[in-house]
Amino acid sequence: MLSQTVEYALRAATYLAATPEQSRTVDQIADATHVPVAYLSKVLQQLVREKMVASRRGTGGGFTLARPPHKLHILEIVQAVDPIERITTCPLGLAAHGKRLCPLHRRLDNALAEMEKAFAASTLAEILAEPTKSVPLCNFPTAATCG
Amino acid sequence: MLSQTVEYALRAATYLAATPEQSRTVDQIADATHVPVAYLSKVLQQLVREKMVASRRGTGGGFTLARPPHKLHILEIVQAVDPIERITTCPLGLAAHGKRLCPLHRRLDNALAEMEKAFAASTLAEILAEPTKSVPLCNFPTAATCG
DNA sequence: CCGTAAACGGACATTGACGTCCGATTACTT
DNA sequence: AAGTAATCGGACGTCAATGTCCGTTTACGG
Repeated sequence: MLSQTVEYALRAATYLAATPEQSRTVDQIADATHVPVAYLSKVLQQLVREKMVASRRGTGGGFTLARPPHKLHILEIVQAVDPIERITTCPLGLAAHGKRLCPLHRRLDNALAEMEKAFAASTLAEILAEPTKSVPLCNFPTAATCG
Repeated sequence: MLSQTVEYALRAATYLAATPEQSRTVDQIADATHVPVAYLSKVLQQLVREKMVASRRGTGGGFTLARPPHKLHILEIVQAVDPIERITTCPLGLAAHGKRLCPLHRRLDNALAEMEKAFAASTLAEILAEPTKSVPLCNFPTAATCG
């Protein structure tokens, strides 16, 4: 349902959001989020292209959030990496149906709209601020790890 | 987001629901729903295994809904064919987090729960009963086709 | 200016979703 | 009994998502 890539992107973004300003290398992020390093690198590059993450090469380089955590919704990250495709026209390809969806596809699209809404409602800051016994992800620099 | 297979299964089920009792062959269903015949055959077999569709071989055979349309939710069909996998434990694989999800995954799972809810709320009968200018799918036996 | 630390980019490997093909099986009709 | 109409099941083909590898580029520090 939700792709691995989305899961990875969100973990990385959440990790970065936990210590904004702080620059983190792919290896650090991969360790903390349990994502395959090489693949994570690709995912981060996507986020860089979409201007949500900033990168610096060379010694002391790494990745940082390009915006403060309260200005980054989950939805944006999802859309950057594996967009939710709304149903805008009849998937049967019949132009005759025009823009009006049949009851089946209307319901499917409504469900997708709910998803978007749910994702748009949370910012990274909000996720980190939530009082809970389970720190977002694990092995967070700010957290006493798990357990 | 939603797999092709789900899309196909729902089209087929909706088509069958439009004329309950009526037995339909794969070819008929494929024509009406614009789904690749051979693949549709596989999808229907999944629905048969899950007891949502009944099949008969040989002359005059084909597929029918195994239940009246008002007793088949969209959700059941989705689950039969490409289940929505709820997040029940920390995807990072750390047992220490136990059953409690971190704020990030709690939100993701909530979104999935919304999906389930949306899908559970519609039966095939309801979809067919909805007054609309766009008949479900197209080329329906009961419909004056599209346009 | 050289070595080292990092991201970047492209090529390749693997796997599962999607799709095709065809023989085997079941059932109806004459 | 033979022919025909249909599903069933397994083997295979294709492609995009996922994941790996490595050389190239950029930047910092001595």
